Amino acid sequence: MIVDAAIALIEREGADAVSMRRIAADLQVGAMSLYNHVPNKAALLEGVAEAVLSKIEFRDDPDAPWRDRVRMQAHAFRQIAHHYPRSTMVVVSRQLHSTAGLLPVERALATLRSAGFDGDDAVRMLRIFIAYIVGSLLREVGVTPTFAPTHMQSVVGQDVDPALFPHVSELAPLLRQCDHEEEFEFGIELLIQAIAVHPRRRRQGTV
Amino acid sequence: MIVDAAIALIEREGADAVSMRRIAADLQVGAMSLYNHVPNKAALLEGVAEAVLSKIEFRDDPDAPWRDRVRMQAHAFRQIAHHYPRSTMVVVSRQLHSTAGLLPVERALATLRSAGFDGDDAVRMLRIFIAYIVGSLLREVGVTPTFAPTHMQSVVGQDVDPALFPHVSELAPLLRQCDHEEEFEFGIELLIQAIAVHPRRRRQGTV
DNA sequence: ACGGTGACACGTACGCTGTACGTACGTCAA
DNA sequence: TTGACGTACGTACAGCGTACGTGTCACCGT
Repeated sequence: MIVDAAIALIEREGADAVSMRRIAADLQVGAMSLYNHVPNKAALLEGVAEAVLSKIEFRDDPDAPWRDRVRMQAHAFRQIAHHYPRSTMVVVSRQLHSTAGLLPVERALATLRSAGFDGDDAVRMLRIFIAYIVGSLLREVGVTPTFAPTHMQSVVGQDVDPALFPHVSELAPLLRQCDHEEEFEFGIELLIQAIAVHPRRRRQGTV
Repeated sequence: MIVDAAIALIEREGADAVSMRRIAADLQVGAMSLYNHVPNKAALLEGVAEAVLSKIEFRDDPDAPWRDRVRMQAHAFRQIAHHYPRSTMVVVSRQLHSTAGLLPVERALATLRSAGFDGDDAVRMLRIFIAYIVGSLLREVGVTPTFAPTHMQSVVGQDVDPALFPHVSELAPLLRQCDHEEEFEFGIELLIQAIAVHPRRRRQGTV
């Protein structure tokens, strides 16, 4: 309940607006009453991260081809990030100390094992996917603090010196805009293709 | 000078320890004196991000094969993150509003163009690499807040239920440890290989 | 030599933060 | 009835970012 209020506040006014007094006020309660349910603010944010992570809905069919499964898992991950953009920032900025993130890991490992990877490679591939997904989401929600589409507009404006940065200057229009959905999928497909051609150590169905 | 003190403080005691008064004390100066050089704390952290980014040393030979160049650029990126682990957290957590990050972008775009990609694909590939690198570094430095190697040890301890998480449980030893250097390179090689086989729209040297 | 001007350091003060501590009120068990 | 316990609340303290005013210099045009 109290972490729900925290999430709502973060989405409404940003992570900087989070304070114990503010959350307590939203719950029509005294600030110190929160400490009957949460040991401290850090633990509360931990709870936020855990809650957001646990909201991921995996609908991938365990019997589907592994390519489809990782696609769907990646999208499930991205979807909650899209649903809680500003909370996503606190999720990825925080080292998880709970088991909340284990379900996604379990599903992903199962998928990769079914793709024929041995444990060593499955863990490797998993880490690569997570890195890519987290990095992508970080960029996407980084645009979000104000939800202003102006993030790169000011940086990669017309004021870049074409002599110093010829490529940046030439590609400025492309750098300025970004179809996040499309680019995310492009990267996922590239990664899937990359690991699909990776040699397996064990003989097993490559699907 | 003042951002140097901030960086030093961040590396010494973590990003949470940063306060205007604390930095001022380190500089043997009054807290308000800082505001003669910096408009506010947010701008100071922006300066930190800019400074760290600008410390990247690119030594890749512009005439070398593009594969070698992206490898070296990725490692250059990772190296400063390794040198300023806790500052890296504030760099990636922050949306850049300066031109400090443009030099890496310029170098990377030049490399990708020399690999034969048209502008559109070069930007795509760049974003994928950045996402992977940022995601990887985030995980690496996420271990760092205390520099304790125990980060996953507690989470993926022996207490995971093998019935609920069979794969996680089985691969726990592999999940618990991580040769960051080796895994980072593995991912970079995978990405390089992936984009190397990607069809080019323009005819140009694939090297 | 003189007054002006701007850069800079500093102290004080305000409203905010997290949270330690003491207190008060409800509901159940003995 | 009497305790114990869970929860809510108020007060208080140290620390935060920073707005504002003041003081001290070095410098420059006259």
